Amino acid sequence: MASLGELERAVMDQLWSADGPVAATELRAGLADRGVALTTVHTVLTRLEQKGFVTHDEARPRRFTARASREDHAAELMHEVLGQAADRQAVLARFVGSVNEDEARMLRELLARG
Amino acid sequence: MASLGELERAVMDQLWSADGPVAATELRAGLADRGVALTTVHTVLTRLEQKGFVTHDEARPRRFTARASREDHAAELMHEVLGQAADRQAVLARFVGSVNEDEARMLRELLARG
DNA sequence: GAAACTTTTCTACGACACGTAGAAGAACGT
DNA sequence: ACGTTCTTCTACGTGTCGTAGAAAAGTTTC
Repeated sequence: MASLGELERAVMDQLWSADGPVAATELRAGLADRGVALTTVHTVLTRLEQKGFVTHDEARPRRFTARASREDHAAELMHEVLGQAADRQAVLARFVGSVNEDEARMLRELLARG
Repeated sequence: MASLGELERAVMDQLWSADGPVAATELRAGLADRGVALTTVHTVLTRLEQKGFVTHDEARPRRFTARASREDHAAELMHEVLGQAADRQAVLARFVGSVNEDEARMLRELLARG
């Protein structure tokens, strides 16, 4: 999976936090601390679309949407990392060993259901 | 965590597959398909050391070792991805939903022990 | 509907990471 | 000491990413 630069990540965070589609101007407002130009936001959005993370509609201030939710994205990354390993059991063992009690409980419950 | 380029990854794969410390010449031999120069291997090793993935001893053909095992590395990556998420439960839910039956069984067993 | 304003697209540049390796210096074997 | 091997230093080309100006296209307002 393609990875994200810092600004790209910040834009994705906005899209993920947003409730629905977001216009470039709004995204820029949310990045006010960085003081980036609107064209910069557009460039980043174009690149994010090329990478398959974002789509836009045809309305005329274009409105942008993240293709996958933040959680889906994270889970995909985790699965991708696991998938690349030859010895998955070993990876899972270390992973399970590194999660805290809360997370372990969540995992047990989730696994019990499926 | 710093990420790996393609050649860096190939070198790490060799180190991970190796049984013990490995000299630069051996690594180069294992990359014969790429036909890289020995100095290239050294450059990459230096960069991998800077990133903290590799160490070398003081013997005189230097011998290089991966700091973490392949599995540790993968598990660390997974944990890092999970750690960045706000809603871990949601991420775990999607992750669990994406693993196959074998992996789910492994997870159940591992969780039962801990 | 023409002027003023906003949005989108095109193009580009600097910084940095990475693949790549030559040249020069250091160490080693015999 | 001499040739061989290994290590370090330096550097270049390419690609990605942050950054944004200029120009084109579209929208709003009077």
